Amino acid sequence: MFEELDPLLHSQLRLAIMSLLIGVEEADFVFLKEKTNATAGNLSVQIEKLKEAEYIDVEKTFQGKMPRTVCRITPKGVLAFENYVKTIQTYFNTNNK
Amino acid sequence: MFEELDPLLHSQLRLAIMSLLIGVEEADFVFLKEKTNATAGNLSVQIEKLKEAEYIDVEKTFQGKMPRTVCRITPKGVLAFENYVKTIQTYFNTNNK
DNA sequence: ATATTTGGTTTATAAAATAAACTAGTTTAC
DNA sequence: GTAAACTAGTTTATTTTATAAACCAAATAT
Repeated sequence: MFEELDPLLHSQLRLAIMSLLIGVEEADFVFLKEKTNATAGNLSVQIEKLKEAEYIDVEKTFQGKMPRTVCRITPKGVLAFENYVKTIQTYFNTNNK
Repeated sequence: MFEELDPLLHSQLRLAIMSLLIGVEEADFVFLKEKTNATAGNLSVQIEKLKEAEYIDVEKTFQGKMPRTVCRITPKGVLAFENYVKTIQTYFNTNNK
């Protein structure tokens, strides 16, 4: 009746990250940090988890002399996100059968 | 941009409990346990948390000689649930401003 | 009578989120 | 040119949360 909610997405920060990434080509660490209001440490950890799960790709480059971490959602990540949304919606239908 | 998700509701089991309670007059421990597939211990703990937050009322009675724990959602609980749903939905709109 | 089941609670353990501390390098101000 | 402050992160430690395992008291079945 209550299908399991993907624990990787059932986290406020990771959900926010995915929510942002699904709407754009790519986004860097600084952008994600600003938009989510997360601390750098927390963001770093959660990005790593999403990467391990292959929900996102992470590319470390240099912007001039400064390091730059760019993230992109993967097809697998899109699927997982869509499935999470679908699943949690079933929790919201009061008369769930 | 990403409003905080009520941590009390951002838990799979507590969300399931609330989802069930919002649709009925009342529900007892056994019913909730069956519907959610939770272990008794976990259910006991999560019911206690929802009760402390006054999201639900808990009434311990006896059904003949057996104990019976009946739960009901409170108005405060209904509001919190509705707000949680509204809030997480904003995460799902990719182009959230 | 003792074994099992019911309806739980309490306590212990594992996992997760978060914060604090640290690294490595850059820019700015003197 | 060097000290101070800032950028872009990572690593480690701490706190919180979720979950599981163990337990309890009473009821029922054997």
